[in-house]
This record gives sequence, structure tokens and C-alpha cells, in this order.
Amino acid sequence: MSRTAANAMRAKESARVRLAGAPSQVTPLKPAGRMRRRVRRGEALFGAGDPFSALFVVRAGHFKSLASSANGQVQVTGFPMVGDVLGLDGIDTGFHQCDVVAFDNAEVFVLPFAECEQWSRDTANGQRLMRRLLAREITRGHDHMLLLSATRAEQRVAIFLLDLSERYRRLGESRSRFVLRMTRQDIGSFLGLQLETVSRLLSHFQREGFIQVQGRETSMLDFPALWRLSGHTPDSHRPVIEPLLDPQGNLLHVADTDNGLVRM
Amino acid sequence: MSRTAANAMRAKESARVRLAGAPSQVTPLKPAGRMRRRVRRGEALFGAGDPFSALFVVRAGHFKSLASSANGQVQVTGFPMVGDVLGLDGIDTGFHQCDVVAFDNAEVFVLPFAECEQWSRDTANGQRLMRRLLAREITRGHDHMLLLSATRAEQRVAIFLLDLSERYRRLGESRSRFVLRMTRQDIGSFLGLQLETVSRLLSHFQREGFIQVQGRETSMLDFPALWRLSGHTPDSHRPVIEPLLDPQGNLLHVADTDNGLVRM
DNA sequence: CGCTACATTGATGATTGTCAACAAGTGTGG
DNA sequence: CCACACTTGTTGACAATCATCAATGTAGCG
Repeated sequence: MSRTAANAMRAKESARVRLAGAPSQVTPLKPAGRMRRRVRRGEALFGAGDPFSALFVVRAGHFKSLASSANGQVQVTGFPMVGDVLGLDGIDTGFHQCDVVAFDNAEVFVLPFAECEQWSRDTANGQRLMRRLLAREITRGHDHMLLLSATRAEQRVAIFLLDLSERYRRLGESRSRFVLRMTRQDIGSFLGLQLETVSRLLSHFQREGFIQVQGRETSMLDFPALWRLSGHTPDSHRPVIEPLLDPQGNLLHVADTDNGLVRM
Repeated sequence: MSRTAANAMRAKESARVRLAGAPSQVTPLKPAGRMRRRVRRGEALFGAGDPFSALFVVRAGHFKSLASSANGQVQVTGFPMVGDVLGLDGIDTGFHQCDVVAFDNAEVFVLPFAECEQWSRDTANGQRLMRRLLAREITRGHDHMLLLSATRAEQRVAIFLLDLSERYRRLGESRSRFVLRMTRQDIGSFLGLQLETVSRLLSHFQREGFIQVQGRETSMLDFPALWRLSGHTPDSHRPVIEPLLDPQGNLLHVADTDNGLVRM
């Protein structure tokens, strides 16, 4: 089954189930998610210092986001992919604080921030959604800090692989076979390690039979072993991230009383 | 563009606009900041899993905030003090994700979240303030990640000391003499180091004449040296953090077009 | 006053960063 | 189409930093 089909099915079911419980919560929503922007491989969606005017939702492609300190130190803070929201870092100051660069030819939905603000003012759902997007970003930051302070490099790499795998699974793709879009250096920066350490550990995991790597082609062979190395358990992971848009680009509606979604 | 350049640009623009446009932005604000809560030394203001119902602004005292992962790993994510806002992490799920513990007998203003929501819906200023509080927390997270990925422990400790010094200065206290409220272990957790490493580096800094430490009594003796170790420059630091309340507990008002403050 | 938590310091070894060489893949231009 | 430069990835040798273990000292608190 194609990934699109799988997602459509899930979305449909989700809509049905939730509609029963929270019909009164449904309110009309402007189809602002129609505006799109293409970003070519290697190009930046936006850079630190750019004036902030819109949020973006990834529709296709893979990105990396980079935070940089004044002294020139740069760190990869994330690898956004389909369904992820970008640009939240610009809300505070009105200027983006991060660079976001595309790994491949990508496409994003553009949500002009003025509209988001309006929507956030006019509807309780909009307000909730905006708040939760921001709050989730904070939680993501905490998770990353915990990752960075994980003592052993082995542990960090294992967590990284499992996390990526889980994200692909949620998108309806294979959780055991995927392509690493980023370089070893990007991974290293994200994990607070040198690229050689990353390379060595991937090779090590392969020798142990936990994974198979050939360049960026990756297969997860032994999940239990990786979970053991990661120090976590499969279910100990974060709650499911609610998408803002469905695969067709329709805005979703966040109900109040539960964490469910209603398709508009 | 570098962060420094962006900040400089913003500051300049902000200054200009503030003088011209801000006064008309003033609107009445409910004095919700009057409700208080005391927290005794060692007690938790809230803990992970507690239902979220309010935000807090520190009025007096010192805290540490702790993020914990499912496997039991705990990390210090910050050392909130007077003027800092606590509880933002609970907005997403309705339950707090962090523990916040007082180092001394402390007092906080309580801002019931229902009021914040109402205020955020009814006034443009409220909306802005809420958003910016959240967005700032995201930026703070990025800064901490950069700190954690600073390669050398020496650098991390230097940054930690300078950051603390700067925060005290902003509160009108001495930037060169202060007391570390937290243990070496807390510092280590915050910096991703072992407590022994922290202790050793503080001793080392003292031998070099950069600081003087005696237990938790700390004097900063050689700022230039510390800046050099930190890899930063004094002005490369964060923009001034806007307080939510002034020292008397009056709510402040954030104007729209700039980053200035107007006292209500 | 003794207990407990906290801090300092030393010795040691493991993990990881650094430097270096080389291989493999990618894109460019002749 | 091939040669070439360039980026990326792998692997080895070595050194340095930092974690670990352990002993001792110190301050705060009942």
C-alpha cells in the first residue's frame, strides 16, 4: 500500500471516531493551508535574522534546523520532516533564530502569521493549537537536552536511530528501512559527537548485527538490542504528535477536552 | 546574519518605535498578579504529572527545574530566579512535565491559566505576551543545547558562571559576588558534567585567579579571562529578558510594534 | 555534638576527540 | 566519456579529557 493511501485511511478513521465525541467543537476554518512554497535541495527555507512572517508545515521533503550562537558555534537542533511545523522560533523577536535547510527538493505549506494570530484570537481552537505547537516545541527541546546529556555515545546514537525509525513509522513508511538524509557530521552535531564517533558506532552496531548501514541506506535489524542500548523502552516514548495538517493539506482541528483530531 | 547583528538591528529599531508609538498602546490590565504562594526550602512548586492550572512568576527565592525521561534519567534544565516564569511546560498536555523545586524559602505570583487564556483572547497584548513567553522558552532551550554541546568542560563552566553573573546584574544585584544556591551536582547535571569535574574546574579557575570560590560563595575576579574561556564576547549575549511583572507585582504591558515595556 | 549532605582532591582508566590516510561517491567541465 | 576536484564516509593510531572510584575534609542541621 502506498504511504499516501495509508495516511488517508488513518485520517479518515480518525475523523469518524472523533466526530462522534466532539461534534459541537467543530468550527469552520479558513483553508489557509493552500499556499505553498518550494525549496530546492540545499536551499534555506529561512535563515537566522530573516524577518519572521509565517509558519510553515512540511508537505514533502526533509530538512535540518540549525541554531547558532554568537561566537559562530552551530548546532543541528532537529531534522524536520513531513508534518512538522517550522518557524516557531521567530515568534518571540519577530526574526528567525534558526536556519532551516532542505536536504532534498521540498515543499511546505505557508501559514502567514497574521492569519494565525487572527485565527488564534477568533477561535478557541486556534488559540489552543497555537499554544500547543509552542509548548510542544519546548518539550522537544527538553527531550533533546536529555539526549545530549546521555553519557555514552552509544546510547545517543541508538536513541537517534530509534527516534528516526519511529517518526517514519508514524508517517506510514517503513520503520526498519530508511535513508539517512543527513551527513555523519549533521548527526554528530545533533548528538553532540564528532562525525568519526558516529561513523564508528554505526559500524560497530553493524558488526554486532543490530543494524545494517551502507552509506545512508539503513536497516534496523534488532530493535530489542537497540532499545536496550538506548536505555529506554519502546512504550516509554513521547505521546503521539498531532499533525497540524493532513496529507492533503487540510487544516486539522484540535478538540479541547481530549487530544483528538477532527478533520475539517 | 549573525545573531548579534540581528539583535543589534532589532534593538535599534525597537528604540525608535517605542518612543513614538508605544504610549497609545497602553490598555488597562487586570491586577491578576496579586495572588501569591509560598514555597518552603526543598519543597516542590509543582512536579511532573501534576495537573496544570496556573503559571507562576517568581517573586522571591531560587529554584531548579528538572526534566526527567521515562527511564528515570533526570536533568536540571534551569535555575529560575526572581522574575522568571514557571509552568509553561504544562500547557501542551495539561500536566506538568517538569519538577520545580525551591532552593530557599520562596514566593511566587500565581496566574491562573484560565485567566491567562481569557486575557490572551480578549486583549492583543495578552495574546502577544503569552506567545512570547512560550517562544522565549524555546530559545532558552536552544541556548542550553548549545551549552551542552560546547566541547570543553572548561567552556561550559565559564559560560555558566558568566550567565549567572549577568542574571544577577539584571536584577540589580552584584554581578561579581553571589552565592551559588545549587549543589555541584546540580551544576553538573545542568552542564552535562560530573560533579567532580565541576568542582575541579572551579578550583582550577581559582588557582588561575579568575574567580574566588569558597563553598558556594563566589567572586568573579577576571571577567575578560572568563569571557575568553567561554568563547563568547560580553555583548554577544541574549537580549534583555522582559519581565512579566515589576518588583512590586504589577503586571507589565508588552507593546505590539516593538519590544518595549509599558508599566501599567 | 554527631550525623548527614556536600565539597575537594587524587589516582586511574575508558571514552571520545583529534589527526591522518584512504576509499567511495558525486558533479563538473574538457 | 573520462579526468578531475570535491564532498562524504571509513578506519587506524594516538592523545586528551573527563568519568569513575575512593579517601578525606567541611559545613549545615537536628
